[in-house]
Amino acid sequence: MDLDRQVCHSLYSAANALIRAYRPHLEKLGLTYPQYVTMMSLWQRDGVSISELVRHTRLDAATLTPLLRRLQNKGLVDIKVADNDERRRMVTVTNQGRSLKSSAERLPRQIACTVDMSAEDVLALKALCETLVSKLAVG
Amino acid sequence: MDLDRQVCHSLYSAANALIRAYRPHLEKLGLTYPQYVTMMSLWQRDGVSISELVRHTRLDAATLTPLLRRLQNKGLVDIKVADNDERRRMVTVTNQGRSLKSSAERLPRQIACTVDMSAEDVLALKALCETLVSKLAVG
DNA sequence: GTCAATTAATTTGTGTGCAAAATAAATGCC
DNA sequence: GGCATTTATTTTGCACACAAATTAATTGAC
Repeated sequence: MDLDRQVCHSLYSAANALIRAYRPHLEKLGLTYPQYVTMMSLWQRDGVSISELVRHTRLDAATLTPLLRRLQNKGLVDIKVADNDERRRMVTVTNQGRSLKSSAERLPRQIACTVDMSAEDVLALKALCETLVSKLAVG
Repeated sequence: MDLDRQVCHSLYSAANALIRAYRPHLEKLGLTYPQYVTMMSLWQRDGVSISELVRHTRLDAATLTPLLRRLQNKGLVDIKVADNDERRRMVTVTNQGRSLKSSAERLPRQIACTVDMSAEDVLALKALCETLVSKLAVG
């Protein structure tokens, strides 16, 4: 029952620490970490609905609604009601949003440098996290 | 630059998913996850200052101040000004706080059951997270 | 075609996470 | 002893995280 033996505590601290490491870099882009995740998803594929963003980013819909409004206020995305289904909103990246991509692309490598873990360890960590996510999504 | 290739995203999602899995169990105890972490730390050793709790729980001081007030309102902890140094607060667990311990001790095993990962994988995950935390604490 | 059930998104409310500023007490230098 | 510096904690402000309730549009059963 030691706190120091709890995997969850390690995972929780590690996730917070990693996002904290991203923060100063993201600040230069004017983004928070969840906003950056959302932009990465949209750079890959935009013209998507909020529920599609929920699936891909694994953020909550109640989180994404105000988050997307902030991205819109910054001029990075457009949000329009879908033609075929007026319940849905189509989110697209603006030119200004697309222009952020190249600076954002440098971030992961920069963080990787300060962390300095072996490629195998990083891959192992990612795989274990994905396993955990999938196990928790079911049961 | 695929979102799906980012370790940080996996780690972030995994931590959120794991805490979400704890939530219904913790709700029965009337605790949030960071409150549970704080109680675990105090069950191990109480009569500590806030900065000592910051070190052990890895939560922020600005998070702990209101969090401890909530634990105090629930009657789980006592907070007193330290005798020797009036800047410090001494946090102790009440009898009511101590009586929560036995129910709380069952939680990690319950979660482990629903997750159903091998002991080696769990230990590997914890070790990798700890490595990450220590690397980020420095650089 | 009508109305209940479903689905998409938003709102609400509480509890974080954290940087930065503010308080307040102790320490150190002289 | 007086006063700048350091240390402990609190406050402030903004952005999540998420359960639950709400709103609004579509689908489906009949």
